[in-house]
Amino acid sequence: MTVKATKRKSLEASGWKVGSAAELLDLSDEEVAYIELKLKLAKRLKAARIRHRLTQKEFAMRIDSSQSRVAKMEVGDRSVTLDLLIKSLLALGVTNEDIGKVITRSGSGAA
Amino acid sequence: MTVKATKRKSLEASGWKVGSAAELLDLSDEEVAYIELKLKLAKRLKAARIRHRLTQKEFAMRIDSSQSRVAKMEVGDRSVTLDLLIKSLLALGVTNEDIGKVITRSGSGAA
DNA sequence: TGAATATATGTCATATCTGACATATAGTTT
DNA sequence: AAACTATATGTCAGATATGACATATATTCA
Repeated sequence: MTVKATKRKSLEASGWKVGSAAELLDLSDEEVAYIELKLKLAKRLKAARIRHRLTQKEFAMRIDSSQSRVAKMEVGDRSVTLDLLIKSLLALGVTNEDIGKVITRSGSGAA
Repeated sequence: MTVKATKRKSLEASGWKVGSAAELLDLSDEEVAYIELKLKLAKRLKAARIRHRLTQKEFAMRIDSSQSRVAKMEVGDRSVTLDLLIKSLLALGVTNEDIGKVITRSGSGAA
């Protein structure tokens, strides 16, 4: 499997509905980097929430949000900003140092 | 100088107009962490732009933005999101790995 | 299986951000 | 000091994100 095909698979699996391979190829390196960054944070958020043994609904209440938005955060939905993801991570006690490490570490964030 | 006073100074110096020490004290740890994170990215952005020998106006054109918004990014203005900062960093060739390192590194981002 | 619980997806009104513009405040050069 | 260039700040109409809700789709368990 090519690198690009691997990326495409991981992006699609995370809610970034890519209509075709051609569309993915139109993504600039910057766009890909941005999406990968978001997916890493999304994955970390889900892990942190689960470690705290909270449901999406419980966590949503804690940060004055909604279950649906938490679900969107955890799949890296287009409508979710890095701001919201990072504020949510901080709310779960993840430190800036941890966040930096998550971002630095290579890998798209998808399993 | 206390740690908190130092933080206050750096925040004020970066456009986070804190009316009083009391107001700063009302900031939660999360809020402080978020602001510090933003200031680190802001500082890195300015450094990256200067390394590329671009004026704010030139860089703004390059990313289809405006000089005033670039200025706001570089001082970590409240109206600027992490998304915009990070997309701008990526546009200057700063990698996700670099961004992670900037965030992980301790220090507020203010000189 | 089917009820119960958890997560995902679609939509929308409101809130917040964005680029643009005007203008203020450095900073530089002559 | 005036002219010039670069950066900062205030404002706003239009663009985008947000929480909320409905509802679909897992997942768990009796």
